[in-house]
Amino acid sequence: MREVQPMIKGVRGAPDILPTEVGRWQRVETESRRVLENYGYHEIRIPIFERTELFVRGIGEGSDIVQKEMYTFTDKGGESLTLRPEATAPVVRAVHEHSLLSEGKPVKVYYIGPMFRHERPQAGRFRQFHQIGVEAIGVEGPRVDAEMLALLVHLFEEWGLPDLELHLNSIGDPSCRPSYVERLTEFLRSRKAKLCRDCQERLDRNPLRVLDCKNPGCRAVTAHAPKSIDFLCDPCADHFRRLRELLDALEVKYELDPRLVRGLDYYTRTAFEIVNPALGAQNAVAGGGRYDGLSEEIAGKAVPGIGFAVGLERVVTSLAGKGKDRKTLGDQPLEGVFVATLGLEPDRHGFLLVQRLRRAGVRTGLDLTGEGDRSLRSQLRQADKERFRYCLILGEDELKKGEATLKDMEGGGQEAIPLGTVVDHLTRVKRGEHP
RNA sequence: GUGAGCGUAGCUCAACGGUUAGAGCACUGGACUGUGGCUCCAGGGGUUGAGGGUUCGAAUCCCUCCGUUCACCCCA
Repeated sequence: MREVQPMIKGVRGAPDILPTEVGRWQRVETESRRVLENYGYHEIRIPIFERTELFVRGIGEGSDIVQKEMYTFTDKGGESLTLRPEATAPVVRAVHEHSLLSEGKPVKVYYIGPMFRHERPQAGRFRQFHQIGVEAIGVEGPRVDAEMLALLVHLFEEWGLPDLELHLNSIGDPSCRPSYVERLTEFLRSRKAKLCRDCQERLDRNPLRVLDCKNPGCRAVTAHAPKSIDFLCDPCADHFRRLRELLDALEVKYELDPRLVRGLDYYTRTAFEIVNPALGAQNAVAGGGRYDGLSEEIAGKAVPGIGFAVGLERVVTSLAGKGKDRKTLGDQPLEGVFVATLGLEPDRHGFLLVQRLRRAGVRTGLDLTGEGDRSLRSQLRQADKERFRYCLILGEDELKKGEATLKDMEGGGQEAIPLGTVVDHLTRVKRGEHP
């Protein structure tokens, strides 16, 4: 006797997006594409895996992503490859590899696709997740920053999420950040006893991280900690001041957030996040900033850049709480025709008729479980459930007379029409020429 | 990687340690042998996550594993 095979299940943290929910995803994606193109961004498609070295150098050796979250494997040639945990480094790589900057600056691109991080899943966090990301590479001035933030806010408005918070900060650059970090460390060290155990460790490893600790005790301490924007060097301070002027002029609303930090070394100056406080522990729906040091790291050329990434799962769950996004089957408009057949002979005709209707561009349904031997009742029920506007009934009676019965599923009325005119009739209905 | 909660039908959930593990929704059929939505009736569907233990008897108590959820960590 053969043993029953156990069911093969999906991989942890890699959820399926089912047909019932995929409509919302498609809506977000198409709306995004339109807005992004209006701002002068073009899509770029990069591989979902890269040489491991790209991420190690790009994201930083010491980062959590590189240290413990990458899906890394050795391919048959012995080379170490990694499923992309983020796409900024690959995009910067591609921009340099294909010399796109020679076509003019900045290079403005966006991408939509899956990312992979080996983390423990929880609300809003997955091992395979999806991002829409935007990068503008090659220009240093604050206008790019302002345009990008206006775009980011615009996207959220377009999706129907206008109330989320935009947090903004400037974390300086290599010429001024070290002295700030020094002052911050000094400040925290004198209050070390009041910090949580994690933060006491962070104090040595990455003092900036203490600022965004959730522990109430730590927050009380850091509430009066020195702020990075008070320690910016002149060029950084000027950049930030001009950015804020531009944002005010554009009427982009934001909140200055001195706790907002980016852990990685290549981040410079502008840092920002979109937060949905209703979301739970993982409440950053989008995040980004300037990375003027990144190109140097992965291509050996100092080229400024700025970008952000939006977490699509987090956008979609933010949307799910909103009534206006409800797109249940029942709200969908009635459209097309269901061909119901009664008997083997009518079913043969019906099967061919369905194909002709579909080729003519009409949304058409039929029963696939039988061959005209299913009850009319159940076929009508299927037509109703699948939201067809009409049901074309083809039985022995009709076939003998060379007709078909066209039933209006909305009003309930029905009429006999000659079989030969069915396709023509329904394409005219579709074009709105005929009720 | 750490901690806590939860695993019963496709889904949402019942069942004081005690007959054959139930209900609603969904699905299929019928009432209406060729007319949907509403109503009523019937039917199919379960290794109670898996394995072990305690007991006369376990969905229920204990242990291990697995899965899942939330949180820490970190981030989209």
